[in-house]
Amino acid sequence: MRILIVEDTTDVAEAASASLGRAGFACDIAPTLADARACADITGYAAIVLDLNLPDGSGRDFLRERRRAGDLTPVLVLTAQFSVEDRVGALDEGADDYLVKPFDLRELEARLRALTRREAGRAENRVRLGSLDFDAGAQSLRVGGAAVTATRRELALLNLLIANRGRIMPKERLFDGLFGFENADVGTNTIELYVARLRKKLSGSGVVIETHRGLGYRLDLDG
Amino acid sequence: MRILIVEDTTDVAEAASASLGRAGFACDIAPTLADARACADITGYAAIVLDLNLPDGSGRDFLRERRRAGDLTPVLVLTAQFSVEDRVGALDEGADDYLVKPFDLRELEARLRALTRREAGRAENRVRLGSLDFDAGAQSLRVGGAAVTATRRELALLNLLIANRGRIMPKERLFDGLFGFENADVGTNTIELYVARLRKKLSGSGVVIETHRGLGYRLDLDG
DNA sequence: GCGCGGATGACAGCTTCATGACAGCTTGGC
DNA sequence: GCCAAGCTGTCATGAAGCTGTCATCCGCGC
Repeated sequence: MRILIVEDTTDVAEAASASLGRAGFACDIAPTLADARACADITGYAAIVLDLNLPDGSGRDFLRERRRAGDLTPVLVLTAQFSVEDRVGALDEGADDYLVKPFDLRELEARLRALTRREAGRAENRVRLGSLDFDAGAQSLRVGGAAVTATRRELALLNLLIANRGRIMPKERLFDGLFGFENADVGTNTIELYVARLRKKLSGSGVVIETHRGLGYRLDLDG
Repeated sequence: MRILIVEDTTDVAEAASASLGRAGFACDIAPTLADARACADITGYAAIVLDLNLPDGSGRDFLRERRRAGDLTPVLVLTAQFSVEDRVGALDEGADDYLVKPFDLRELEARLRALTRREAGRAENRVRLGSLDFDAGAQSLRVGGAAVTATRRELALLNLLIANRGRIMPKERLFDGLFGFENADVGTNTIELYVARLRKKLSGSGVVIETHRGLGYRLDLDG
């Protein structure tokens, strides 16, 4: 799950990025509207966190542009405490949620999870599939009732595959979801590596990750 | 979810009550410290909204009393815009959050939700897990029947971990739970330190604190 | 059988965590 | 007020294990 953070205050952006990173999101930071446009044009995001006060204009312009262009990526707007006008305006222009600064990082994380979950058509964080039990909020994974430990990357990959269950996911897409721009030089072999590691941990769960040569991977129930 | 609003300005109190009522909270209003004490003695609250300027004294006195009595109900303090002294003092005395007047009702609602959610998942103060017996109200800890002394910080950490038993808690989250805004410059290493100290005291209790690298810590029964 | 995309074991680098020692500060007793 | 005791948080050092690369092997599809 890749998130774009459009925020010019370095401290805030990096704190959010670190926190969301732990929660399994891969984050890109754009300190200006121009950067945000560039990022959004290059790749797709599961959600966008958008500050309204930016050095080269208002985030509302960016939001309006994207919506006009038919982009439905969920947007969470960050607003100053007293700018009720901005907040309401942003919602009218298609923002999906807002948070008043200063905000709690947990709140941001919870809301982003809600937004991205809504997109995947899932009602709750917890998913049961075969004998597999995955809770994205608690970062917990069980196979046949037994707790299975998994690393951050493994969980992020599983999350992506489950969110797109039954669909073939191109390797590039998985790559984009796992790594931000700062990790662009990572070899694509890495995806294969993590698929293998995940498969080992999911064995016996009734859930399989199928390989589709030249196309990508698909997670689904066995058989 | 029942909330106590300690506030003498009728307009503000009633507006807040109405707004929170719509958000699903049941509110009691106490315009004086005396009323607040009476209410708090009669029933428990999911959270307390506390104005510091009251006709019969400072809300800080009330807050200090409750904390001394072992009451851990989340308290959100309302302060005037420029009374930094009061704000910091209140946080030191155990307030969980503050809001500067005039505030937006939606913000109050969001913060209360955050406070009560943090507290959720625990019906009573006393928790028994393995041979561990922890009473958050009395701040007492027993392992295998024997009393174990623990410091304030250690107990706070244990409290947080137990309230989120079975869930992986990111270090930031534990940090937020242990330190207020005024301690923002404390190194995150501190969490690791207290985890180590706690582990020593919990050894042999059947309860363990697992490390999940890059994700956080999780408390659960051993095995 | 051949070629190419994928699978997988081994490994080194590096981030993250564990832990003992220590100094500053707070608190409580006198 | 002073002193002692203990709580707190910093630092440094070493361990642990996650991460991604490489090399090699596999097997599908032609």
